[in-house]
Amino acid sequence: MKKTETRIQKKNHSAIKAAGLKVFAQFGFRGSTLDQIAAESGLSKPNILYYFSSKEAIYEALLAQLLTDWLQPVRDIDPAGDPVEEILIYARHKLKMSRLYPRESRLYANEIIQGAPRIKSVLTGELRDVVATLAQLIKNWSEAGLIRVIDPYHLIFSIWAMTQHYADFDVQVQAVLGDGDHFDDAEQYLEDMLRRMLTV
Amino acid sequence: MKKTETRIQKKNHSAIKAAGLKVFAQFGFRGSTLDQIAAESGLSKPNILYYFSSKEAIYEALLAQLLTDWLQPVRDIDPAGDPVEEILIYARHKLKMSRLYPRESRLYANEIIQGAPRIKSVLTGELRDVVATLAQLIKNWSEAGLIRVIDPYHLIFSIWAMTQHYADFDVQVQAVLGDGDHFDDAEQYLEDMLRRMLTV
DNA sequence: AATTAATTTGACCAACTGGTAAAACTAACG
DNA sequence: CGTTAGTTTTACCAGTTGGTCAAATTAATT
Repeated sequence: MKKTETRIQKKNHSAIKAAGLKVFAQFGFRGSTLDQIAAESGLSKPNILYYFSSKEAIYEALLAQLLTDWLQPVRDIDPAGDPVEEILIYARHKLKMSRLYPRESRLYANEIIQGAPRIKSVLTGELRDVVATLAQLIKNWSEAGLIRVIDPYHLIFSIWAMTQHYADFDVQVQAVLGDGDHFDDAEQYLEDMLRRMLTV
Repeated sequence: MKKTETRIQKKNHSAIKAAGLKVFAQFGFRGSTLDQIAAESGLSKPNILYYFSSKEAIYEALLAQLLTDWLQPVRDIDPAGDPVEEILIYARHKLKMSRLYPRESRLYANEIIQGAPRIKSVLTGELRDVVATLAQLIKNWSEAGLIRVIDPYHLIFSIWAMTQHYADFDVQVQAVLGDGDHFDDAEQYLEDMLRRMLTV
């Protein structure tokens, strides 16, 4: 379909998305301007609109990519694997995404806090289904005696909350703990917490 | 100092702050406009600027109030009380704030995600100190064998992350769990989690 | 009621906003 | 090398933005 992408197109599309991510993640959709994205990307404003039809188009391209990347690891959880290990692998993966892609996390946080006006249908559709499947799997594991009986939904929320916290509230974490990388400690804490919660 | 506050002043100040909270919490500082706040408060734009010198002044008044309300319960933790109970009381209080004042939570989240440009000094000052004191207290409790040995900072972060999650990501929670109040379940989960983490 | 102080409004402004149109320029290809 | 397709720029626009100012209105005080 989109085989016909010039080398210049490829370069500029990704330059614009990179700049958009930076700006949108910090200021949200309404607080961001095309001029900022233009300055950040090194392209002129009309040139940006040559590659994306509108400010909203850039934002939605970013969101779409994000949702794909975030839902996949949930689907990758193996029902046949060791329950505690599977959940730990997922939690570690999520934390690693916060470490490596904090801006993506902030972009998503901004969208959700705003009331998710552009992705509400995804939340009540795809996300809801994927989470329901995972919750059922966890419930099965509980009933099979492989993990402790636990509310699967709030378990999932707690993983999301804690992992994303280190990306979204990075400034606060740095203010409290001092500058530096605290993800290793966070991982240790998270792992300890999950083992305690899941082990019978 | 400000004893001389008319009944009209009192009414309009709080009307503006209420409107500002609503708007800022949803769109962040840069994404919000005085026109929105004017419409929401029922006052005209110039009239708003008669009570607050600028858009920023409204925002900062809200943030200042917020920080006070949030730090106090940390200070209220009683070193002489039962450790697990004291931490649980604080966590429950924090969750209740998320339930009753989700907009305040979102306003704060917006500010932090943005990089906390207007309150960074508070974070590295007052907040940091208050948290350091609490962390030391928790460490003392650990060493006295009253609670399990645990990283106090990440324990605090996990409480913040989970409680605020239910306010900030409310749309997502509702999308996954269905509309309704899920704070009671959240409280039960949180309490269970903290007991498991703290009990020797 | 008269005077003063407090409040509200309407008209306005310069800077910024997302977006457009056409011309100018550059790369690719036969 | 010429032609065409792809790219970038310049100039521009209408609507919105935070904020000002003086005039008009309303409330409080004597």
